[in-house]
Amino acid sequence: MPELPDVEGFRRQMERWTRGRRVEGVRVWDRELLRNSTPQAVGRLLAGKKLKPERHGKWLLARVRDDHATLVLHFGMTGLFTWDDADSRPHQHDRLGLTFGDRELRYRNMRRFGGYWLAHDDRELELITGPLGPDAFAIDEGDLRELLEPRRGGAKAALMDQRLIAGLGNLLVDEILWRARVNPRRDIRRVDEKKLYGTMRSVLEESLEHERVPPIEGWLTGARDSRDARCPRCDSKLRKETIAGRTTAWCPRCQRR
DNA sequence: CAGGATGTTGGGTC
DNA sequence: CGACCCAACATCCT
Repeated sequence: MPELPDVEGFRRQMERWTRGRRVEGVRVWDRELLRNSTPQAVGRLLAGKKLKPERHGKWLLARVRDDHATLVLHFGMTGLFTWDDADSRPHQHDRLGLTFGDRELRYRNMRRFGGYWLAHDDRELELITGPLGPDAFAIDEGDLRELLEPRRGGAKAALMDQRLIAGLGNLLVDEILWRARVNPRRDIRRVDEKKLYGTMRSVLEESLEHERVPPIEGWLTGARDSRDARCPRCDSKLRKETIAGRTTAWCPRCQRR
């Protein structure tokens, strides 16, 4: 699941569920996914604190109120949150629980990519996330132009690069390129930046409403996984190849190089 | 059984 | 240094 819209959905959930409440307990069910600290240290740092969830790209940053610390979460490919009775039996893939009274925010992650970290300040936070470009939903058209200006190589690889722009993943990038009619291998310098920006905004705005890249009619994402996958615009057979290391779907008719 | 899955990193190569 | 490629990570599903 987790690309920018999914993680924004998780951020909203966390906000809605925990707003005004203080962490009472921390339960680390998967010691290995706590990547840089100990359960005791996390417990000590979070106990009695309120959390303010922020998002940068695909990273969820749970800021600890009245402290400089942050609980950092990455959802990998299979992460999500649940909000359960604290005394219910955790799911097999629940890796972390934050209790708030009789309820518990649970971080679940089946494949165990990603994980969670404790950052004591923003310097540590940057070491954890690595270099990130600005959030894809926060930039304006001029920002995008400046970011892409020095970049060369394929359009897909450029948009996927979190150091350049944070938050766009495989489905989003394919969706944006398909809507903008840009071949994923097209040199980024030959892409109409204005059109790319407008398309990115639309795809992000609509995806944010669904809190995911919606696999619905009229979207590439709604077509790409079917057996005889066809372009929702022109009905050509979609192509699939590995580009920039990921399975890429595009329409050979709409998206010329 | 083989292959693939919405993510990131680290190692090479050119 | 930048761009590209690949393998690896862990687990489940088709």
